[in-house]
Formats: sequence, structure tokens, C-alpha cells
Amino acid sequence: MRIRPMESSSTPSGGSTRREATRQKLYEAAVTLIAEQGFSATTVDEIAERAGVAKGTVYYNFASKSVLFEELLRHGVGLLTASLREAAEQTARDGGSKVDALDAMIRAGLGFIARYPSFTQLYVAELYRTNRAWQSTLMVVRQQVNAAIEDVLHAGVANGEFSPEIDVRLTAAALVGMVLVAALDWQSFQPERSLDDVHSALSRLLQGRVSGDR
Amino acid sequence: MRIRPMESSSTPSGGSTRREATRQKLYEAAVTLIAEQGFSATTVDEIAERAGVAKGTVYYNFASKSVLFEELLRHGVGLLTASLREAAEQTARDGGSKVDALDAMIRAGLGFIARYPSFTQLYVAELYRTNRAWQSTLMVVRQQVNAAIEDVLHAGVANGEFSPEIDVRLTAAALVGMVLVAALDWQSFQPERSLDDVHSALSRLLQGRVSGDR
DNA sequence: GTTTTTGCACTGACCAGTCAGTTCAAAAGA
DNA sequence: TCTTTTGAACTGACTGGTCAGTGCAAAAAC
Repeated sequence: MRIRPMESSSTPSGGSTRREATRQKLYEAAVTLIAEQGFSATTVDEIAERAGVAKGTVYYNFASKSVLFEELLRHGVGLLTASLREAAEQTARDGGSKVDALDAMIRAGLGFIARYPSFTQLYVAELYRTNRAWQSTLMVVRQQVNAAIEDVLHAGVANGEFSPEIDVRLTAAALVGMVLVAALDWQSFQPERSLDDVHSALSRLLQGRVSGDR
Repeated sequence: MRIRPMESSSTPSGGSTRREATRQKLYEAAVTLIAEQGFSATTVDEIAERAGVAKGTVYYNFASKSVLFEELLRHGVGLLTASLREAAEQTARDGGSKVDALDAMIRAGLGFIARYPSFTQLYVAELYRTNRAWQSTLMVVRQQVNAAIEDVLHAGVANGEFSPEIDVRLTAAALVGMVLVAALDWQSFQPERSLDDVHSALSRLLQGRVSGDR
């Protein structure tokens, strides 16, 4: 079970200060360790060591371990939702259907997970935890991801492409789960397979082409 | 976000010794706490207190905190796989198709999750952690669950009901993810909805009846 | 000269696991 | 029927260790 770490998104967007670089290193170190061990089992000393900075630097840059984690969550989910929405908009520009948009989002999701598997692990692991300090942050980011999909489903219902009977909220959650779990399975146990390969399997499922006919 | 604890399966099957009752109480206490907080953040003192026993009793009944957790995992996944296989076999006896079997398994899965939401939370959260003491146990139980679904998919391919093109492993993983995430969404955010309601939404997705036609 | 990082010693809380001692139901003995 | 013994089950104070977070003077970077 190998999972690659979250590399730099190399997005020095905004201010590429020295501080920003340090924060990025800390994100990368933290995401790998927390994905493997969980938040509580990961120590601040470990994070600092992996990032190659002194422990004091962690606290110079983040108010606490929890805050570091929360900002990491927001950072990663920001990248994911941007990618999903971009995929949907691209198919819209190309005059594609809403099914095409969903398909493109699945592909984008798989691409994100292939790029940042550790972040994905961590996201899944923390998603349904309750009574945690970052509970509210988690709700917000979860909603961001799901909303990106719900928007496409709603649009599809509105233009008659999808049945008005569909349950948008549950369907979106189900799609997220489908992609997350299948992709983690892929990354963990069959990392040699191509994205196209995995995408076609999920695409088939989405479009009900599992049954032999057609 | 409310999630009910894992109640006793009230199976005094085998030996209903005092010890067995204590172990059951410890399972129930542990599953709730670990689902909420995660394994590392949950202390043995908390588990003992919630179960209403002394800390020493935990160690009298289980070699360590990890072992308690592993046995809890095995216990819960045993219940789940039994339920899934039973559902599949029932449709087979009724002369149903393999799609019917999958549908019944989705229903069984939802039923299980409604009954033991905490266990499900915990399962999802720990499923993709690496470098942990119970790593091998986790692999085994994961495989048990997925295999129950893969068996049905294989049977469906064999009898021509499913396309031989489908990727059995990935499709099974995707189905697991679909049900898990949708059900947790249900339990966490819309617990008032009925199982039938949720089941029909997922059933629709499985059978490609999302698009407006038919 | 201001911001950021370093290195490192320190604290106080917390926690997994231990162990000597207690409880009590049921078996053995009378 | 009553008494004694046994041992599995349980208890909770204690120990040794860990870790988040602090404080600060000096160095490095800009």
C-alpha cells in the first residue's frame, strides 16, 4: 500500500514570500504524516523534522497544530473544488451535456487524487469525525466539494437532461464516495493502472453500462 | 451531525459469560468514542469510564488498546459481510437477477449503517491509514467486504447479465464508496429520512436511471 | 533594522500499561 | 443446610514516558 505525498502545488500565487515557502513545506510534511498516522498520532516535532525546520518555526507560522491542520484542509479543498468547477465549465464551453460534465468532473477528481493522494486519504479519514476542534471547517470544505457536483445535477434537472426525481444531495454524496473510494483503491493497490483505465470503469458505472445490453 | 452509537447486537450466542458481557460493553463504548475522535485521540480511561468498568478490566479483557480495536473491527465487519451475503443469497433463492442482488446488498448495507453508524464512521476513517499496528487486520476485513460484492459481479459476468468489460474490482470499490458516503451523509445530516427513500436514490444511480429518459 | 528562523531547554498535562489487592459466585466439603 | 475454598473477574492508584506549547537569545535573511 503505497501512497505518494502531496507535492507542492507550486502555486506561489499572491505573495511568494519566504514565509509562504516555509508554510508550504510545512503543509507538505504535515499532509503525508497525518494521512499515514492520523492527526493525533502525528507530533509537531515530526512535522518540523520532515519539513526541515525548527519546531519554533511551526509556531511562528501557525498558532497551533490544529490551526495548521485547518489551513491545510482549506488549502487542499480549494485546489480540488477549483479543479472540479474548471472541468465542468470546460465541458459547458465545448457544448457538452451535463452527463459529460459529470464525467469530466470524475476525471478531474481522479486526477486530483492521483496528484495528492495523501491529502485525499486525510480528507476521507477526517470527513465524518465529530466533536473535533476543526469540525466547522470540515463542514465548510465538505459542502464546497459537494456543492460543485450538486450544481451540475441541478442544472441537468433544470434543462431536462436528468430526471426531476433524482435526489440531488444524496446523488452528489454517492458520486463523491464512488470516486473517493475507487480512487484510493486504485492508488493503494493498483497504482500502475492509468487514469484513463480507472476513469472508464467509473464512467461505465455512472452511465449504467454495467448490464450487458448496449 | 448526530450519529447513534453501535448498540449491542444482543447476540449472547455461544457463551453468555460475564466476561462476554463486559467485552460487549467495551466494544460499544469504544466504537462510539473512536468514531467521534479517532483511535489515537481516544483514551483507554475514557473507554473504561463509558463502559462503566475500571481501566484494569480493559486490560484484563484485551491485550492492548490496539487489540481491542482490531477485535472490534473484525466483529463489526463480520456482521456486515454476513448481512451482505445473506441479502445476495436471498435474491438468488427468489430467482432474482444479479442486479436485484446488488440492489438487495445496497439495501442491506444501508440497513447495517443505520444500525451501526458509529462503526461505519470508524471503518471509513481508518480504511486508508497506512503504517498502523492493525494494518493487516484492516486489509483482511476490507477484502471480506469487497469480496462479497465482487462475487456477485463475477457471477453476473459469468451468466451474461453484466458486460464482460466491467472492472470487477474497481466497480466493487466504487459501489462500497457510493453506499458508505451516501449513507453517512444520510445519517449525519438527514437522519429523519427513511431507508427506502435513500435506497431508491442509490438504486436509481446504480441502474443508470439518472438521465431523464425512461 | 525588521522579519523570520533557529536551537534548545523547560513545563505541565496527559496517557498506556502494570500490579497488588479485592470481590463474589459457585464448587467442594462437612 | 451451612461453611470454606477457589479462582476468574475486576479494581484503581501508580509509573514511566510522551508531547503540545513556551521562552528567549542569537543568527540569518531580506
